[in-house]
Amino acid sequence: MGSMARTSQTETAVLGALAVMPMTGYALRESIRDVLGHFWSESFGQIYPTLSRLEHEGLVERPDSHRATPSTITAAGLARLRELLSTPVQDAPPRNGLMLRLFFGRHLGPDTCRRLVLDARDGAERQLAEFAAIRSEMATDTETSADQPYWLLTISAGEHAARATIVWADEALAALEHLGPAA
Amino acid sequence: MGSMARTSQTETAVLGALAVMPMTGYALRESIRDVLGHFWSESFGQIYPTLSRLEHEGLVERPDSHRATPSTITAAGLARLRELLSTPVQDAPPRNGLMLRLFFGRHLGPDTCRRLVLDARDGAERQLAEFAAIRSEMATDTETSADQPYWLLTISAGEHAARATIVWADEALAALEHLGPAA
DNA sequence: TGTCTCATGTAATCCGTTACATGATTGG
DNA sequence: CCAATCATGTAACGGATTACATGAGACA
Repeated sequence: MGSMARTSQTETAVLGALAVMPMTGYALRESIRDVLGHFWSESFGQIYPTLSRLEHEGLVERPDSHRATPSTITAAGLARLRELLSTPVQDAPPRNGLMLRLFFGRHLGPDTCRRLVLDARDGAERQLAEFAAIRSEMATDTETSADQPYWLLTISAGEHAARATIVWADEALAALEHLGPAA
Repeated sequence: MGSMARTSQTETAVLGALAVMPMTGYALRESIRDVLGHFWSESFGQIYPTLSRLEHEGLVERPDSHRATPSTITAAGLARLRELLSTPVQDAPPRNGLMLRLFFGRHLGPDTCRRLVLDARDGAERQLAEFAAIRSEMATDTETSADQPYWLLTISAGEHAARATIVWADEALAALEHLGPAA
């Protein structure tokens, strides 16, 4: 088992999105932001080079290069996608700015910490609303794709996480009340 | 307002840790891994250069440089820490490898997806055990520091997130059962 | 005609990890 | 004395963002 982990996950995201439908690089970026936005992100600086590389390797095709033509995934591309998806999950090292601040919250004082927690709570609430919107959008969609059950899995994960954040935030706010105005 | 966001959060983590107690760079890395591990990480390649820079700016002091001496935070360092902590929270763009794979799970099949979800569930379970260990360790500690209430906030956040993952995983596993062995 | 959105790309840069090189201290 | 751990640093590299440059098409 030699070198089998050097692949960027950008490739996975791009191939996966193109497996849903052919798209231009621009549309790729938009749909990754709008659809995968709560758990993934890609920038133009990643997408375009990746796209040319994939085309060069015959994993995607663009009939009329240089023109604004959508790229289509090839059979080889689909095979590659399955390969990439089977790769062990690689998590980025954790870097949670909110928790970093709260951990050293003594130097910040309870009031500022409350503010931070409240902001996090608001964010989670907003996310829940977004998920609800996506769900209802999905429900009105007449055509049910074979992808749907899997997409729902990720939405559900987002909802659980957001609800957990809200519950935690309320507990945290209560705990911070007990600390008095300044440490 | 002008340029007020170019600071790496590494500085915050290092100053914050040194505000708890003086440490060598090596000990810094260990304690960041062990204590902040579930929401933060730093590598030697970040810590040592940061430490020299901080010393150069008079924010930390090391009495006997070049010797294995712990660095101590100065009054200026404490002021700087408060400043850094007040900085708006900057989240890294989301990149969740598990969700990426599940979203395109159709190409992977329900069985492999079940495996992924189960692994995530195990991870969450293991985290919960770690949190319990930390809590009991804290309880046996006779001296109660003023930091404790804030540290508990972050532990609680981790626990809520882990429990949410477990609940989600069980629902996801049930949903995946309904999909039959292969798509 | 002028502006907005769609579209493609490149270059500079930042942040951070990994691997490497080196050595002191400690305990068996 | 040898191995493991503690300790400090640097260099190479990689991945990703941001900003910049450019241009086509739509539409008002």
